Parts: sequence; C-alpha cells; structure tokens
Amino acid sequence: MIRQNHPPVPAVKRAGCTNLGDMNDRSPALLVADTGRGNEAAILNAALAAFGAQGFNGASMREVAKGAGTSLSNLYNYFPSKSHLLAEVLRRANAELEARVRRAVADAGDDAASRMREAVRAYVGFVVDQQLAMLVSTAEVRYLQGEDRSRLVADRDRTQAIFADIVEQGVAGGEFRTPHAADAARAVLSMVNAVATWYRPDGRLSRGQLAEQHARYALALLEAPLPRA
Amino acid sequence: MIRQNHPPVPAVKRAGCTNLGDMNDRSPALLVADTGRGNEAAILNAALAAFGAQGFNGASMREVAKGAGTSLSNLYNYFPSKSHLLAEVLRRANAELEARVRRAVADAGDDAASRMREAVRAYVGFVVDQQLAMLVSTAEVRYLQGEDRSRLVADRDRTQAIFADIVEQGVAGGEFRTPHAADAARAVLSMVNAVATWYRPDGRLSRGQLAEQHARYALALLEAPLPRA
Amino acid sequence: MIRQNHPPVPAVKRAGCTNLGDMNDRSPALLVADTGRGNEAAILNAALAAFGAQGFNGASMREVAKGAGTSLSNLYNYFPSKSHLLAEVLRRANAELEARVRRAVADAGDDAASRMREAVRAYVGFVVDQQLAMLVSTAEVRYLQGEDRSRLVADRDRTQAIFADIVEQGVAGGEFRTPHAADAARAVLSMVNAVATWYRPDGRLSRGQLAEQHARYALALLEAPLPRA
Amino acid sequence: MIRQNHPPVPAVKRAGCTNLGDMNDRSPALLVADTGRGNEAAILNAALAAFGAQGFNGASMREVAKGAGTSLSNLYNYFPSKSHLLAEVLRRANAELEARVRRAVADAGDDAASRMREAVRAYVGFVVDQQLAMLVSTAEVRYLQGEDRSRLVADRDRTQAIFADIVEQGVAGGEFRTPHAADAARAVLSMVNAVATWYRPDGRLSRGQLAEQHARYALALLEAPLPRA
DNA sequence: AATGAATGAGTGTTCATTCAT
DNA sequence: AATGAATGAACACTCATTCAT
Repeated sequence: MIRQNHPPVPAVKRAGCTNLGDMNDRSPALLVADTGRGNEAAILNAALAAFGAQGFNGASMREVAKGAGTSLSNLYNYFPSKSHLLAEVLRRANAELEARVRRAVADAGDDAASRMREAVRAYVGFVVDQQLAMLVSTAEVRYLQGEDRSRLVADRDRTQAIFADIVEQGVAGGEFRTPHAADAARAVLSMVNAVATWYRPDGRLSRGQLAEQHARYALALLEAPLPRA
Repeated sequence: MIRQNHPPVPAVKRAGCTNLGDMNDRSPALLVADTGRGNEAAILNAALAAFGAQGFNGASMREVAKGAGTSLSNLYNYFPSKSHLLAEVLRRANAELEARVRRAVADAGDDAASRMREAVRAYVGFVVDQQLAMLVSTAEVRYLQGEDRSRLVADRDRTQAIFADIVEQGVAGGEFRTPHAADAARAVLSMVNAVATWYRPDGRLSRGQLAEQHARYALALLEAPLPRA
Repeated sequence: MIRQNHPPVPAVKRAGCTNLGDMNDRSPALLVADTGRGNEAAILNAALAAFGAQGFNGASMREVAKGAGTSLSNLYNYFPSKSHLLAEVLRRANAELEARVRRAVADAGDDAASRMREAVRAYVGFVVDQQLAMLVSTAEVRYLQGEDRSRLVADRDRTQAIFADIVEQGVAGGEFRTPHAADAARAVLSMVNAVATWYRPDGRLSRGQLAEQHARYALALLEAPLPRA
Repeated sequence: MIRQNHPPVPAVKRAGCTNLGDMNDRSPALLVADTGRGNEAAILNAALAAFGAQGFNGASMREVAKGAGTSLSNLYNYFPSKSHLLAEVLRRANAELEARVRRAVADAGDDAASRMREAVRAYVGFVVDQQLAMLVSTAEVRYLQGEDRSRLVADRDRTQAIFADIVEQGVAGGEFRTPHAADAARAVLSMVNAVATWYRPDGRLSRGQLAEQHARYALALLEAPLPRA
C-alpha cells in the first residue's frame, strides 16, 4: 500500500514546467454542499479527498469512513459500492463544470472568439476552484465500469462538445483559421485540463491571470487574429 | 479490486473528443529490449503492461510475474519492491523520450521555430510509438516516493526544460510573440502529452499527420508567424 | 518453518536435570477468562498456546485464528498486529503474577523470612498454574519492541522489585546474612522462573512440595538461619 | 518480521533485577575458531550471531550468509539445512562448556564443596566468555528435532550430571545438608544459566567476582557450612 | 441511519531450499 | 567450493463487503 507522505515540492519547483499531478496537501475541496440526506455530503467529500490523495485503488473505504466521520458499514447505507461512490463523485464534479461553462457561453457575445474566451475562462476557473475534483476526474475515470462508466463518458462528451461547437462555428465564420478544426478543441481542452496538475494557489499567477492567459493560448492555437499584446 | 473487463469502446467514440485515458487492449509496447540479465526485460515489459491495464495499485505482482512468464518470488531477485519496479519502468521510458527529443533538436535548424517543430514532432512520435509508456508515466508517477520520485522528477524536468529553453530563445529572438512565455512551454507539453490519452493506431490521422498538426498547434500557441494554410 | 512433531520426551528424562524448555503438550492454560468482548479471550488464549508451541516467529496468525475458532482477518479487529497480541498476552500474564505475589506478601508476617517464603510460594504456585504463560513470558519478550517492550519491562521490574525489597529488608534487619544482597534477589528469581522449564504436572513433586522446597532454597541462598530439616 | 532495532537499554536498567534476555549488541562471540574447512567457521559464527539477534525462526539463511561473507547457496555446501546449522552451533557450544567444567572439577580438591565451587566458577566463566552462545543454547534448543535434538539433550544431560554427582557426593558425605538433594543441582544450574540473560561486560561486577559470588550462592543453597562473610 | 463484528479473497513480500553452471 | 537465478509455500496484514443488532 502506498502511503503518500512525500514532502511538499519546494517552491522553486512550483514555477517549473514539471507536471507531476500531485494530489496531496490540497485544501479540502468541498465539492458537495449538504445534500439534506444525513452524512451523504460528508461521505462524498471524504471520498474525493481519499481518491485524490491515494488514487481509487489506493484509497480504502475505511479511510473514506474516517474522513467522513462515520462508520465503515454506514457507507453502504448511502452507496452500494466503492465504484458507485466514485461514480457519484465524478458525476457531480462534471455536472458543476458543465453548468459553469454552459452559463459562461450563454452570457458571452455571439462571436466565436468571445464565446471561446469565456468558455476557457470558466473552465480554468473551475479547475482552480475544484482542482482536486478535476484531478480525480481525470485520473480515476478509468476505474469506472459498465453503466457508470458510459454515463460519465456521455456527460463528459457533452461538456467537451461545447468547445467543439464553438470551434466549428469559428472556423465556419472565418474567425479561426486553424486548418485542423476537427482536433483543435481537444488540444485546447488538454491544455486547460492540465492546469489541474500543476496549479498552486500560492503560485505566481492569480486565478484571473491564469484564466486570461489560457484564453489567449486557446485563441492563438485556433489561429484567431490576436491583439498585439 | 477492479477487474477491467469493460467492452471495447465503440469506434464512433474514438473519433469523438473524449479523453478517457483507457489503457487496455493496446499492443504490448515493448519498451525494453533484452537487457542481457535473465528475465529483466520481460519483467519490465510485463510491469508496464500491468500498470497500464490496471493502474499501479490495481495491478498485482502476481500479474506481472505471470505476464513475464516467471514466478512471483523471482521478481524480487530483480527489483526489491513493486515501487522500484515502477520507478525503473518510468526511468527507462523517460530516458528514451529525452534521448529522442534531444536528438531531434540537435538535428534541427538554428531558429527557434524549426527547433520547436522538431521537438514537438519527436515528442508526438514517441507518444505514438510508446503510448502505453506515456500513459503510465503520466498516471502513475504519483505512486513513487522518496528518492525514486525525486530522481524521476529531475529526469522529467530536464526533458521539459528542452522545450522551455526553445521558447525562451524564440521569445528573445522575436520569433515567438506570446506575452506569456514563462508558461507557454508547459501548455505545449500538456497538449502533446494528452495525445497519449486518445490516440488510436487505427484513427483518422497517421503518425506523421499527428506530429505535423501538433507542431502547428504549438507554433500557433507561441504566436509564431504562420504560413497561410 | 518448524513443525514441532517431536515425540514425547520419555518419562525417565522428566526426573532428570535437563532444562529443555519444551512447551508443547501442555494443557491449554486458560490465562484469560471471558473479557466480555466477543472473541477476545479466545484469541488471547489461542495466542498463548501458539506462541508457546512454536515461538513467536514460528507461530502464525492463521494458527492463532484457528485456535480461537475465528477467521484470520477478525484477529485484526481486536489486535492491530501480531506484536500487540503478544504484548497483551504478556501484560496479562505478568499482571496476574504480580497480583498474586503482592497479595501473598501482604498476607505474610512482618519478618523478611516469612515474607520471602510466601513470595516464593506464590511465585512458584503461579509458575505451576500458568506454566505456559511463564515460559512464553520468559522466551518471547525479546520480540517486543518500542513502547510495548518498555511497558512490559517496567511491569516486570515492579514484580521483581518486590523480592529485592524483601532481601534488602532482611539484610538490613540481620535476618539474611548473604554478603551479596544486591544480586541475591535475581538469583532467587532465576531459580523459580526456571521451574517453568522443567515442571511436569505428573512429576514426582506436588505443587505444594515444589513451592515449599523452593522457599527453602531461597532462604538458604540468602543465608537465613534454617531449621535443621 | 521482527527487525530488532531497539535502542540500548539505559545504564540504570542494567543494574536492575530485570532478566530480559536481550541478545543484541553483544560483541561477536567468536565461538568457533578456524576449522580448516573453507568458510565453515565464519558460517557457524554468523549463524550464532543471527540466531542470537533474531531467534532461530526470526533469522534467515540470507542473513547468515551475509554475516559469513558468502553466498546464500554456498551455505548448503556446508550444512544441509538451517536446523542442522543450529544443531552444530549448539553442539559446539555445549562441548566447550562441558570440557571446561570437567577440567575444573578434575583440578579441584576431593571434597564436594571444592568441586562444586570450581564447577560453578567454570560454568559462570563460560557464561561470561560465551554469553551469546549460552543464550542461544538456552533459547533455541526447542527448534531442534529428531536426532539432532536427542543428541543435544544427551550432551547437555552429561554436563548437568556433573553437578548432580557432586551434590550427591556432598550429601552422602554430610557436607551438604539440603533436604532436597534430588533437585538442588537443577536449582544451582538455573541460577548460573540465568547469568547469561542479564550479564553486561561493563557491569558492576567483574568476571571473577561474578563467579565467586555464584559459587557462594550455590554452596549456601546446598546448605554447606559457610565462612562468616 | 447507524454500528461493531465478522469473513474470504487478496496484497506485497520473504522464506528455505534447489539447480545449472 | 562457489554463485545467481529460480521456485512454491508461507507470511503478516488489508480489502470490500455483509450481517445481526
């Protein structure tokens, strides 16, 4: 069993370019507020913390129970299995992400560039706010199976399609000149997803700067005309 | 424990934008050729396959042994622990990656754009050739600890620094006009790393097209002047 | 692993002077009565039997579980490790021994000779009643570590100090004329401890004779004036 | 597996009355001088050290090999099994002990008291000189089986019979007045054997004082007339 | 909804021993 | 006499899960 006690990465490393995907020592990301059903929220948050710190297979239901302040066996009154618990955590994380992005796009202007900028800003914002949830979402989906898995894949595809649609719109309208329209959305999403692997709240860039910077990376990548910075 | 028997993801999904990071059903990526020391190479390759298929904590030493065609206990004549085995797999993967990138850059022209293009092409090439190794490298570093961990981080930083140096050179020389030079190398690397999470040998794009496409993404992101496609 | 199937030592040997410290084939010394906590007492008694028969390292938790009539994993609901289990067995054994000796001394007369006689009689009585516990106490303490070890050493020192105090009193009062007061208590304790290594319930001497005899050895060793037998 | 790293017992404990039977941190008792047969002596000495430090079941053949500076498999060119190795160590230890005691008795006067004094002195001397061998002899015989076991028991009985014979002679001749002659030799031997469990080379008493003191204990126990100290 | 006790399958790792060289 | 590679059985311990209460 892996006990992850590794010392905090020294500050100089943080500004480096290493993407290590460390998931420990993050502020307990309260992904789930009270659900009005006993210990449910506590369990979900504890599960997120445990899966984040040890990975799905490295974390134990006992740890989750301890983190939630309840007994091991009580977990099974809320979730029928460890996998279902993971599935529910991931479902909630993606739901919130999708909602935020969709809202941002709806509030943006009509042109593809504005919409892409706002989509990226919302996405990066969520990554910063719910870094642990993003890391777990990325790293642990693979341990889902069957229906739980396909449902999550569908959810995720819906979120990613928002970006793909904007790219399509932009290319069709001549705003984006990338010759690789079909794959560019994926490249943008890879970039912003990866923010979760290296972002540190005490880093050089503020939440807003980070969002703005990635919006520019995205538009540049899509070969939109850029203001001379 | 998760036994991953999930049915193959249908073809239509493959062309979609979902980055699921499935690691199963890949051709056994023979990362390591014979090392001249008994079963060592077989063990390393089996470990890569097992860690890829089940994750570090999901894979068992018994599976590795079976994959390598040797006995469980014999594993420990070669590697003192499961972690060391992982460490060695990752070390070799990164060594090969670094070597390829370094060679490509050395053989490129003197200007930053050419060097970046060749670095990205080599990197993407490695991702395609050793997809499983890249996936495992990304996903399982976190289970390393202590010296094994810090050694690998240092190795990796060296590889990533190649890109950072090229960006710096390009910005200094006016070739790259991105205003966010400090973080741009990381964005590029995120993009190319992510290729491992969705690439399929039978996909729409060939190895060469993929490399070329990502080179263009990278240069665009860095705001290098682009040919009108 | 040693499986102790050696044939019973022939009767003639029993009366000999060999101290072999055989620990098998003794009646299951029910050291612990029901503790009111599930299988706890059964586990402790089974552990005593197993450690006695095979030694701490020779005994396996599976054997203990089998002896206790429960499952291997359930052992860990009661004791966090094999060492802790040993520690608890030894702690209880010494607690009972100390209590018996202390009670005997309290009930004895005021003179050192009476007190020593009663202390020895109580000690030998315990050795006979809980022979296996005494053997295990003597032979397996060394496998304890850290706090468990220091706690037991302290417990044991307290018990032995009872004898040392009586010797001191007797020498101070002129009852004992040994010139080596500082070490004599240890010699007496060595003698009575060793009874556990050779005593057989079906031996020549009864429990009472054994106690009486060792009381006389002790007083003689301390150079107390003896009745002409 | 027990790794005995416990810190050295503090000095104040050493003078106390606790018999813990610690076997670590003793000077490597070179029980066996060169036997003229390759690595044999080194193996035997390493085995003694390993069995002393970890117990028979706690020590591994790998440790013995390392201690002897040879390879694991080479051990089996000298001794057919771990048990035989233990048997040989114990055989040599007892042989040396018996020789020393027999010589001392032969060199003593004719009266039982002198003979007993010299026997005890020789025995204690050996315990001090070969403390580790004595500890291992006492603690690990029980792991011997079959012929190895019975041969050693016979050896040991012969050594102990020397004491029993002296007691018999002394009682018959009126020198010893103990009414419990049949068991007294065993009591004396228990006492001197136990010296191995607490003796420290840097303790309060010298080797000679220790021997002298135990001779007096023995004679007192046997109720021989004593000089007024 | 909540708990403590229980369990069978599994984990990484170590063992004494063997064998080919 | 000496070695490195190999093995099957065993080890202490943990797992997700169930059940009686």
